[in-house]
Amino acid sequence: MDKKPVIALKGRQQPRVKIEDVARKANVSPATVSRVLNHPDIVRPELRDKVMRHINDLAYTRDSAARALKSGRMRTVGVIVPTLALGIFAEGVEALQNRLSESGYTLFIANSQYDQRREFQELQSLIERGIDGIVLVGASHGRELRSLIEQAGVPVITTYVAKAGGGIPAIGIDNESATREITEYLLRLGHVRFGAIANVVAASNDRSRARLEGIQRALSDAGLPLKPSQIVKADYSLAQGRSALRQLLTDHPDTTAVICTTDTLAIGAMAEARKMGLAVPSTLSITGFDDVELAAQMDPPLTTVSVPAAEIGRGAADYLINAIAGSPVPRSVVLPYRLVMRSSSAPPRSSVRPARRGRSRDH
Amino acid sequence: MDKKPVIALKGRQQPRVKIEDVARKANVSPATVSRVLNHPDIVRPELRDKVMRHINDLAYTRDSAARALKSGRMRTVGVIVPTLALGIFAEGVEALQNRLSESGYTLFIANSQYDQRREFQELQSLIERGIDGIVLVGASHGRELRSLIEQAGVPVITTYVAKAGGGIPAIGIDNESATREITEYLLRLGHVRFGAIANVVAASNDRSRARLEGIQRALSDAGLPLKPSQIVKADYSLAQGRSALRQLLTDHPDTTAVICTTDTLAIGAMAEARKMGLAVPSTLSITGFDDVELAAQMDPPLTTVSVPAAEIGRGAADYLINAIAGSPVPRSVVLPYRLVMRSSSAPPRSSVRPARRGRSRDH
DNA sequence: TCGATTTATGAAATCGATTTCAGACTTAGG
DNA sequence: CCTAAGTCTGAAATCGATTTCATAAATCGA
Repeated sequence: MDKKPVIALKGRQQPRVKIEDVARKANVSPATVSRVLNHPDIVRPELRDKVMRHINDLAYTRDSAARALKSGRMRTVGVIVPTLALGIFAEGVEALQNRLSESGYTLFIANSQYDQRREFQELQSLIERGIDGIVLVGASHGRELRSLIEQAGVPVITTYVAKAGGGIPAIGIDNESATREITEYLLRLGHVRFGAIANVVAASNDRSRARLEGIQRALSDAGLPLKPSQIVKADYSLAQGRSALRQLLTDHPDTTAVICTTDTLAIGAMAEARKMGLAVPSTLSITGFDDVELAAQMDPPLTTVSVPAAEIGRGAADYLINAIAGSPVPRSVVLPYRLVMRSSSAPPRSSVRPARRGRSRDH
Repeated sequence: MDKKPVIALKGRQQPRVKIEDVARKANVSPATVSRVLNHPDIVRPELRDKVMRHINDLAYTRDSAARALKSGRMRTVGVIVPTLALGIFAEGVEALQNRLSESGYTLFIANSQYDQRREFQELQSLIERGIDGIVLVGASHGRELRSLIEQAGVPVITTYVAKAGGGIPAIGIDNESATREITEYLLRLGHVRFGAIANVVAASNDRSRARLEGIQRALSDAGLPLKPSQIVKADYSLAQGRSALRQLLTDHPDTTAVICTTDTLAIGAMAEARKMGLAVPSTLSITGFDDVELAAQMDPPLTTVSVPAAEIGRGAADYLINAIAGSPVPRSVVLPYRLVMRSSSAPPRSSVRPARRGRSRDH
């Protein structure tokens, strides 16, 4: 921690330029300056231009605290994600911020590390900051949190899920249905011995839980319910994907298809399969979820589910902007996911092809 | 875009509880309530407890706009990153937010998409919001932006670089020195025919430019200056890494070592090398920069430079917290990077080992 | 040309919390 | 028992922009 010579910060800022200063310079009242900024159309053009010149000359910017105090609106939205380390959340936040920025909103960001207590605290802090709207991730939030939101009377939307409890609107995909489809696809290919790797360790990760349920349901429906030992629970990391695959194949060496609830786990599993000398997909089919950038570049490219993160972010922004303005808003928006069949999945080596059905694509 | 029935948002929030309401309930003056909240120690304990009870009963939270207006401090910091899609920035932002949150600060986030104009606009918007401090990335910022900062009198710190112009303090690593070291390491292994893949398309990406310069300088010093055709300029993406490698090997089929300015490009290059049937590292050595999670899991694992993103984020937070408080702060902090030698790099197939030198490790 | 409208501007109240200043009350000392 | 010092508390000013209300100027019709 190589520290260069320590200095004290130079003199504090000069007194801020106030609306009154501009008014005096321009020989008008503060009210007029305010009008020039907020309702330019009701000020005589020549006067407006004059005032504008002085505003620029003095590099005046209004004090948003004073503004917020008077108007009751902060023009600020907050988002709390579990973590930014996941590209899928980072992408959503980026899209959210871009859309908000276009509408003059600024975005507060916080992360919960999948911890509901932390999520609650961060939300509390954001609400104290007077945010006009809030974006959450997922459907599992404590009662406490919901009543805090209700009490504050702030519009909320929850993201990455198709529906949330407690009358909270949602925008996202139907995670369970997506894994159900991908599982059915593998069944159609002829697989009968499955394994699942799911990051369901964090209590608040309802997305992954829904994904796991989709797998289980599809297999139960097919008369091939998963035994507990066929499900390896993991945290979120590549390394865990590796060890999970190893464990799975130790317990069930004859597995032909492994369904992972995230691409990261799937990529870890593929790395481990390679190391173990198992050919993907001829010996082992592996699927992921999220369609991260790398998925398409793997060797073989990874079969996965593409999540429209940017659309989710934009949609959340639009929802809040409307809700804040008092416009009517949809209760929930279910976005289509996309099954991306690549070559990490194939029929098992020597399978008797079952009765075929057609299709499978967009949801 | 499957829309559910549209509804209007329920009745707007009940009138906010004010400090005066609490005061009335507790039979004290607003001043006392304020003191209970801000200087609890100067209020008689029993009275303080009584007021506290009423504060809780009414679930009073102070209006931060009013508070900020009077006190002139928002307890808010802003950060502008080029993009959140890069794990390295997401990680830094996350660490930044965590540290700020511990100190009662809230974080505004914005992204510039590597566009200086956008960066300026976002900064302007943040300054209007009254932020107490600002975190930027990299050293290339327009004069305009610097004077805006100066005028606003807001403490700034720039990140991921070792030094920034214009008296702006920095916290980060010496990018040029890092690639110089990695190039020298490849030279010591015996390589003489080099190629570089650099994401220097975005005008404001000074990090990558510094990295490229490090490569060039090391090779010039070794008497092997790169010809323009040995440098492929790319954008930031895996696919570009692939096509860049293909182009490089078309022009210079005898290349034995390819140095990339980011892991993403290197991973793309490795994927392409595999596809072209080139063995890494025996035929071709490839190196990256950033040490993303995947780097260690590649086959073969990628030689790269590890950037302490979390430390940078934390350090930036600490810097601003101190600067805002008026405490003395270091002008700049250079953090150590770490060369991570993995097996994507090795001596060229049939090289005459040159005179050996020792070491190479931490900076 | 004069009154009736319309339009543009300014004076002043307002948003809610903080803090200075002064006064009320308590305690200690003589 | 009375004054002096010390503690607490309340009244009121303040932060800076917005907006209502009123007034002055401009426009129009008769």
